[in-house]
Amino acid sequence: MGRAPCCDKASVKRGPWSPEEDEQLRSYVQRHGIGGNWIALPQKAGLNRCGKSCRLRWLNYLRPDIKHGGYTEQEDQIIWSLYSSIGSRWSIIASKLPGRTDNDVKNYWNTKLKKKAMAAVAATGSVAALAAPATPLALSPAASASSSVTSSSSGDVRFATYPSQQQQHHQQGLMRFAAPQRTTKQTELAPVTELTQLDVTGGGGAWASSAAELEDDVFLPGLVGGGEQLFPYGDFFGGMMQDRALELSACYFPNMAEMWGAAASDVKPQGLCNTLT
DNA sequence: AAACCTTGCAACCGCATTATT
DNA sequence: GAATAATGCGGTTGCAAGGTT
Repeated sequence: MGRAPCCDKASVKRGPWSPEEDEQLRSYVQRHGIGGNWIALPQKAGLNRCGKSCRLRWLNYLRPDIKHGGYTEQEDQIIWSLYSSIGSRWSIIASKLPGRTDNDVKNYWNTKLKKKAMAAVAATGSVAALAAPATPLALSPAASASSSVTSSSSGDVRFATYPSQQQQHHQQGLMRFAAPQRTTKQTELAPVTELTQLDVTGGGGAWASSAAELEDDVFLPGLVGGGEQLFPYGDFFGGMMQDRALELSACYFPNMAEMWGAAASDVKPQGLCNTLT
């Protein structure tokens, strides 16, 4: 089925927003709200913009509770741990960082945090420096109860060491079983009906479905490029993940089944562990 | 001083999902 | 239930600003 464009690209303004446009949009939304219809909003607000563009501008820039820049170490750790756990689900990750948008978190990861992780690896041969906070974090009892995370039987995620038949040595891997499918592009993914093993050495997105797809990720191959030299057993997803990132992930998603549910349905769980926020 | 390179980030694009008719 | 419209998301691009040669 074809799809009509959301607006006539030839007749609407594109590119950077002017301060006047920002003010127009801001004042309109503050007076009337978005009214549940972004497509109609530009006309009502007197803006010669695509509704989609207005929505993006509001959500990523004009919203009053937006924070820009100045990421804290804690935020770094949260992004890092959640990225390691659920991959590039930026909206979910951003939902755990008050005031941050998915676009902002994504940009921050791509431009800074990824390099920070690489630098940590280059300097120490490990990501432990990134994983270990300068000051201890106050984790909730739920977060500390990692045993409940690793022992649930369905909709679960865990990190483990397992033997690689191809390479004849142990690798750290992300295992996911009986979990809901990713909602986007799910036609590209085989249904997860049983224990699924993903080779982190190959690239390590939790959602990768093939070796070719794994190779697309430029971060993890670089990060794990040293193989066992850089990441002997338990150093990367084993050491860092089990000790810190998984704990952090568990804090934000104490019920891992809920996390997978959120990943699958885009329902953002509220009221989970807030001790890091 | 000019040219080139790198970085950061706003904005766009295409697709999947959800809601509505 | 099908068709269509609207929304949300993740990947990518374009460009300005700053840095380097």
